[in-house]
Amino acid sequence: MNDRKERIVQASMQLFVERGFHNTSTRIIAEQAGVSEGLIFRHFRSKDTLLDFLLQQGADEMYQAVAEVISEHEPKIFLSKLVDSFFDIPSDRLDYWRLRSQIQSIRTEQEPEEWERYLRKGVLRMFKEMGYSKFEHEAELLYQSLSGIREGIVRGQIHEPEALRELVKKKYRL
Amino acid sequence: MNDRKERIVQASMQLFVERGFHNTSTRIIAEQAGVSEGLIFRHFRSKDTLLDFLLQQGADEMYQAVAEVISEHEPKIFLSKLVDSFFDIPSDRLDYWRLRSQIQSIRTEQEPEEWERYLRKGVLRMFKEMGYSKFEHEAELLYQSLSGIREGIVRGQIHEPEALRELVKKKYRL
DNA sequence: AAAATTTGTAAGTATTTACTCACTTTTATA
DNA sequence: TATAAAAGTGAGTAAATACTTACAAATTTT
Repeated sequence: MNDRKERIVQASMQLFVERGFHNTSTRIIAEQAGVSEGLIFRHFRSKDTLLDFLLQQGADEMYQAVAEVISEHEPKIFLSKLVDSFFDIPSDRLDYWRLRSQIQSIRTEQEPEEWERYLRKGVLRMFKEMGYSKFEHEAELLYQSLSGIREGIVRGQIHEPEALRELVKKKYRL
Repeated sequence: MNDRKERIVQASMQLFVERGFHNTSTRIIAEQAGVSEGLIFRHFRSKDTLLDFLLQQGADEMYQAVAEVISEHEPKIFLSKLVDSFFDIPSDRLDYWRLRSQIQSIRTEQEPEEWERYLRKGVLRMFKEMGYSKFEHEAELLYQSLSGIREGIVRGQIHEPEALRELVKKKYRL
């Protein structure tokens, strides 16, 4: 990607996360990126398009991360990888999650993304294969719990993630 | 509370949740509430003050709800009430949570509120009393999991909350 | 190296924004 | 009932907003 375009992307991601999308002007993005304001609109048609780009970029990365989990067919290993994928968040992906949780409350397109639907289906299948009677609810519970933990990690609220990870795995004998 | 003030409060809560705080103008709030724009600033010094009022109002309610849980000293009953408090969200409090999760990503005052610290301390004590060896992590895990579930409920993502509630209680033999 | 395309800028612009102010109407108080 | 205070209005205003446009520099293609 173009040098200056990349600077716009990074600056806007940082600012959207720190100050909120609607509270971040294109003027200040340009300032932070060290480019002219007009350039933003050359590379991205509008401020909304820029936001879409950031979200898409993050979603693409998630798709890859999820593929790694889904490729596993042994239930216990699948679930172990699943748990890890919620605990191990690369630092550059932290901002994606922060942006996402901010946007979700504004844009009501709360439809889960494709990678998320895949992942949930996978979890469901694994609990079924492991012979859990209420596998649907078990799957939902684990997924939602992990989501809460990820939210906690992203917000820096969890002091000892490793201990928590172990505890989760232990509960499911992973 | 004054009739018209109340209308401003309700309209702004609805709009902030639907469209986001920064994307909601005082003009549109006044329109929705059926009052003049100036009146907003007679009752609340600024748009930010109005937001603070909404958050404080919700926090006050939460404080009461938490008091009900904390007053219980028998660990199992405490935890049962705790779980219920995450699952039973009065419809008028749904918006508070929606607003809160939106604001949290913008205002970085991510310090947990007083009622939340109390509640977490209570959970910790109960797990300790019940003789869990890793009671700190158990408490954190349950709390974070319940937070994730609440987020799911608030977003309308959970299909069978009752089944989920039972499952959670069963896991802790409540 | 000429032509064409892409990348970049600076100075706009129309609209929207949160908020004020001078004023009237309603309500509470003496 | 007279007076004071509170509640309410509507027309402002200065500043900020997302986006445009006319033009220049750099890069690519022919």
